[in-house]
Amino acid sequence: MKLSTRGRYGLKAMFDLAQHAGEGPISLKSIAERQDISEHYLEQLVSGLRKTGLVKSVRGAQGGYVLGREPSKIRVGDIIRVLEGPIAPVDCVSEEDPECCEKADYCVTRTIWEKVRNSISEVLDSITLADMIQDAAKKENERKYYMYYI
Amino acid sequence: MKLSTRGRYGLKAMFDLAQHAGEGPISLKSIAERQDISEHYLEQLVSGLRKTGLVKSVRGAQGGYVLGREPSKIRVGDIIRVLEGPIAPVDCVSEEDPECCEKADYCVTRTIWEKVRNSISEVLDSITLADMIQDAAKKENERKYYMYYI
DNA sequence: GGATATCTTATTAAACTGCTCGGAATTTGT
DNA sequence: ACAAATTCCGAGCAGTTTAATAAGATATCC
Repeated sequence: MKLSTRGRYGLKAMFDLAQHAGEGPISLKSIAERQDISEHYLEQLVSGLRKTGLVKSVRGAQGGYVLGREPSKIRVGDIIRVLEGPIAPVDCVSEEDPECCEKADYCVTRTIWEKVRNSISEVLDSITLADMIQDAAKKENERKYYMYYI
Repeated sequence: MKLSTRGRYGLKAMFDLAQHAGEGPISLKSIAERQDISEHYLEQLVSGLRKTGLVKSVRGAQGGYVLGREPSKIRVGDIIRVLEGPIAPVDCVSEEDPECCEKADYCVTRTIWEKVRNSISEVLDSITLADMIQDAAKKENERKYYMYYI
């Protein structure tokens, strides 16, 4: 039940883009440095994000990437689905075209995996990049407050 | 974010044992046949379940396995943790000895994975083998009711 | 034209998955 | 005592996936 680096790195990259929203195109190189990810590997991940419109690219010198829409309109679930595929602890409860066995109708374990899938989707779809930015600001504030009392 | 066959097969096997609770030791061979799993492979999975006390073994002819405690006292989460390891979408939020990076304190993506982990644990720990038996009986009843009206 | 980027495809080493195989140890029934 | 049934244990292995790396083509700015 592990997420691969695709989802992890991809979300970090998207969060990085959200933090720099409005600053023009952000190069993969700078993202890779800040988030400590291989630039070439990141290219592959971002390729998928571009094809689904979650980011837009600007080619050439001073080029880079910008978010495809407002941070508040991009859910973490949107990103994870692009990078990791449809959310599904097992294939027979996949969000899209599930490959079911013939026992699916009365399979008791299957209903469990459905519940797991739903709870994961619910969490990931309840958080947007805007929420993450807000959360980061809050954490930063708490840190400052803590420092003040030392 | 996929479960391996270890967790899937293991849960099926435990459910099978629960369905035959009170009938004495159940052989792996019969479980493997009913659940359509390789017997040798199942051996490996059950080995872990035995070591943690979720099942007890009876060696020799007419031997087999029985549940280590009442079905109502065995949660799905207990089984999955034995077979798949601690629940954690990423290592830094593992239920036991998480391997954190130095940014863990203020990492925004980490809090997301924590929420995912908690929601998964909550689902898996809210369902016991007894619940599954009850669910199966309910499904069977519905099927009969449906047949009656045809 | 040169520097800076994004794109695209191919290759790869290592790890993981899902088994299979062989055999030892233990118990039951004849 | 012996055969059959069964759990136990460890090794091996083919295929897939992961996480990169590499090399170059293409586009844009200055």
